[in-house]
Amino acid sequence: MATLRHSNQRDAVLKDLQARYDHPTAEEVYLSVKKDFPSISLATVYRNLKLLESEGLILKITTGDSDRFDGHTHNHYHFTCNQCMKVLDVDVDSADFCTLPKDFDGVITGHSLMFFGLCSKCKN
Amino acid sequence: MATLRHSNQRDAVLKDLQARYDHPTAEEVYLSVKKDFPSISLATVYRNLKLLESEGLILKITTGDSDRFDGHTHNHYHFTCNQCMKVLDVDVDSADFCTLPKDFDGVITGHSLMFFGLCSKCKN
DNA sequence: ATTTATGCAAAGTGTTTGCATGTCT
DNA sequence: AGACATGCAAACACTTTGCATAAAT
Repeated sequence: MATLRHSNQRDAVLKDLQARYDHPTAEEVYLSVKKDFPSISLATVYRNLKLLESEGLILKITTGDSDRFDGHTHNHYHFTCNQCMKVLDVDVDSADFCTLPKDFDGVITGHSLMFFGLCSKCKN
Repeated sequence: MATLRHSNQRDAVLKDLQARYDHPTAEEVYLSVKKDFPSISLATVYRNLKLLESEGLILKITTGDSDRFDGHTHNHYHFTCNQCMKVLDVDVDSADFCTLPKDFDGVITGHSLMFFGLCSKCKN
């Protein structure tokens, strides 16, 4: 029953995400890992991203565009540029995140707050 | 240059969204509007959803799943059930939304806060 | 030896687009 | 008449899956 086995490809994907501070798409991770691992396939990257996310080792960021990934699981707050669609970290004191945009060098035109969990019907 | 013209299909899509308080996918809007408008196509629904959103008449809600739509533009806070993927409204005093989950009958296991706008590179 | 992981290509899903026809002003 | 909107089907982008082979335990 699916014991997690060691794989160089998975290591490479995780290392890549942990080494960078942008929020790459699956394709961008693929291109980056490919440099040290020319034979890796995009499907393997997708499989391992999903696996690593379910292990809680990385974060998937859902945007209107392609999904993006974050190797740093401690920061849950992000900023998406409507133009280039990049995702940036926003340093936030999570106890007081209502005041966060002060030291930020972009223009914030809106935000969305999403809660995840189980609704009253599904929680049982 | 693209003067907005009247169309019964567009009216039907907007009316449907304004009459309901769930957050349907494009397909769900399509199925619903189809009842009173058997000849409508899914492509037309997609085109009109996009149009209505750009007019600010409806809201698009991006989730990990299919996009969902909201005919009530005043409420920006939502809750997604991880199981059924439905989106529910969460009544929030937007001046103090840190305290919102109190009267909620589901289980909240996480949340995500997303800001939209232009980054320092794109804002010019 | 057994079972998981990989690479490739094919299939899948949700959404968008080209084009001829229909509809609005 | 002229421009926008529609319906259909084909195209699209992103992601997932089936299968045979390779690697890990």
